[in-house]
Amino acid sequence: MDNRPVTERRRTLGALLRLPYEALQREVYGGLAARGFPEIRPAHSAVFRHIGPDGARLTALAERAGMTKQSMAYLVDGLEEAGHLRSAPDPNDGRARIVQLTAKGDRVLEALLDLSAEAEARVADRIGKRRAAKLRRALEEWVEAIGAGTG
Amino acid sequence: MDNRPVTERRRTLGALLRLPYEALQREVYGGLAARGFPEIRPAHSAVFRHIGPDGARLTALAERAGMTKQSMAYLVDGLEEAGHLRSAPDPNDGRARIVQLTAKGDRVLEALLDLSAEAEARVADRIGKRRAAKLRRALEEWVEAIGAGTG
DNA sequence: TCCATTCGTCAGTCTATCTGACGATCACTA
DNA sequence: TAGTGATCGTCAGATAGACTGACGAATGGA
Repeated sequence: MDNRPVTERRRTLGALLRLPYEALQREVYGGLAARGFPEIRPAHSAVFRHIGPDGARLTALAERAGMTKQSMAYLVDGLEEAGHLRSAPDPNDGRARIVQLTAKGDRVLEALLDLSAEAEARVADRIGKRRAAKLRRALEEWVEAIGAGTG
Repeated sequence: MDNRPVTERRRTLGALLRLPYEALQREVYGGLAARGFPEIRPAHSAVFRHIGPDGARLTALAERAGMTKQSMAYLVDGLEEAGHLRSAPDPNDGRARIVQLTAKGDRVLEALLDLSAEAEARVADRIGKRRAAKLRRALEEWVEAIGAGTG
């Protein structure tokens, strides 16, 4: 009798996205740790992805990342404590706080982009340059169709 | 000056996997809730994906899912309480417990696969049948190259 | 000048993972 | 066959990362 779990027969598209995604995360955050930033966890990417060179308000970061300001504050506090961010009161709005990358934070962002590019190059090596390019284009079109922000 | 966050210029492959994955999850688990199973959360898929028609030991489930037995026990307990699983002592091993899907659990698994297939069909509608097929093949090859289990 | 809105924080909750320790049981071997 | 080391599942506790609700301070428009 066939007692294999159903998903061994044909993987769902969800699994086909999840498994590479998790592998990619291990590569990128492992690489970040190897480069001297073991404190950076996947959740922190929400900050690095959305902050921009001139910094941003906490609320703006939260909105761009699609999460509550409380959750974003939790991430920002950790990064600030580790010296990746600095924050200062907004001179134009006494309620607000402008969060910015420090030089150390800049290096993390750079490493993050480097490691992502390297990982993508390794994918191209494994499945072929043409196929990898098609994969990227298909995903870009899908994301476009979803109409997603950067999450 | 250009103050856009870096990731608005070119998305990393990670983001290109994550955004569709999250969209897919919303569709699938939203659909599951609409079909009368609002208690099923994404983490539970680790159980449904790996259990198989004859059931499995807790430890086997944990190992297949790549998590600790304590974590798997947490998921299994929730599903058992909700009537999706039943568990019985293993007649061949006094230490072990065999976990199995109930009829209700079978319906969830069926719905999960249905909804995944529907979501995949919608992707094909949006980005084109050919491109969707290429996307699936590229991802399958990538997963193969990783040598991943089903996670 | 008032009042509704917005900004960030405090407090508490929940989910989903982890580690460490442990009693019960099994399976092998001396 | 008795002893012992490995394995099964559970207990207890910690942590990350998200949430909701409430709130004081500051803003800005009527």
